[in-house]
Amino acid sequence: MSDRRTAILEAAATVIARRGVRGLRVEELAAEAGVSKALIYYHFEDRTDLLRRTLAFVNNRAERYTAEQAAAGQPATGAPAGPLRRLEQALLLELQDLPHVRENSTAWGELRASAVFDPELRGELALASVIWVREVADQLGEVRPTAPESALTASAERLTALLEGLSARWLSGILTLADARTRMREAIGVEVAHLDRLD
Amino acid sequence: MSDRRTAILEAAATVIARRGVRGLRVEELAAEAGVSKALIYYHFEDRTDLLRRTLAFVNNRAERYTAEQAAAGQPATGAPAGPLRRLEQALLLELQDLPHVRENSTAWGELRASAVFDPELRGELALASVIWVREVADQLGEVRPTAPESALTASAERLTALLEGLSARWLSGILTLADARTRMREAIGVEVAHLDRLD
DNA sequence: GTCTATAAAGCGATAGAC
DNA sequence: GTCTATCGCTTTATAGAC
Repeated sequence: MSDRRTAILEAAATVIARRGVRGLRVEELAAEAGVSKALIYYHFEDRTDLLRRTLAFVNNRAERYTAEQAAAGQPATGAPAGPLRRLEQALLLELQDLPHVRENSTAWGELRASAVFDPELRGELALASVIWVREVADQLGEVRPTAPESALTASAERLTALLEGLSARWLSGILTLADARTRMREAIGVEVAHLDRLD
Repeated sequence: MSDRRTAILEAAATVIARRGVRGLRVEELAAEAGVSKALIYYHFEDRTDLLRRTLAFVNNRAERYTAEQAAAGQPATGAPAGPLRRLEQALLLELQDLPHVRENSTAWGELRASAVFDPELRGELALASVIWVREVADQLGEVRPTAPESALTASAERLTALLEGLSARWLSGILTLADARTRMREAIGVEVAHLDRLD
């Protein structure tokens, strides 16, 4: 993929995080990317095509930094560490007020919201969701290795849906970031305890 | 409030459910309501004012049918009944494929998503959210009367955020309605068990 | 591949009659 | 209160030069 194309996609994620999908103007995107409007139409079919590819791009980027995060084993500072801590970090990763994270969360939320009215976006969305649930279920499995697979998947679906709900509430100003993080942490505890009861 | 005004608000909810806030065109709204565009600007300041009032309208309508639902004590068919059943019904009310409910859920999701970029919508949103959390916390309190208030509120916040996440996933085609309902029911069980452990 | 210039359409909002 | 007509800006998308 050409550098220009990637630069445009990066800029698109930035503009969507700033204005929303509905507020994305090709002109503003062009300015953000430092190119002309026409070049955007050279690289992408139309506005919808651009949105679809931006969604894919955002997903890949999120997977990438989740993987990096997972790879960076925490060198331990006496903390409980281990799989539970890794799970917590993975889920709390999306609840941080860093430009990069906020951008990804906002763009994801916007594109998901758009998919309600634009079925063209759904394929990409479903794919990303499956990967994310799988990832969380695997990490839960490391926390409670004896729990049945179906219970792990159900827990993972609840936790990821909750994460999305909390993220939406944070970004729309209903909840503070601190509250959202607290609710997420509690939920992990509650779900792990639930898996214990199944054994 | 005039009939016309109400008719326009009802039509706005319908159009938002069909096209999203992003897709709402004043012209389409006028057609849906069976009035002229100009009349809409007579009754509402501008597009944003219309959206804000539609959000309030949708919230009131949701409260109304939640209350009706609660009032309709279930005459008992030998089922467990009682407060737990009432809580389940209240939370599952938003996860139903009825035109009316789908319209409300979609409109709520859209308006929340819009609030990320339009702070003018946030007041109405926060208010509705507080009422809803309070309602769920109260019902949880009837299920587990000895649980501390703070735990009830935290559980209620997790359940309502989860409901929103599940609803968003259903409407955007990530989850089937049946799966969303199952996850919601499980979560209620998990949260109630959690409250038990606190005692 | 990339730009400038412009066509073409969309859409919010208002004027003015009734 | 309600309508018809229209303004005028915004925005997507394309033509054509380099």
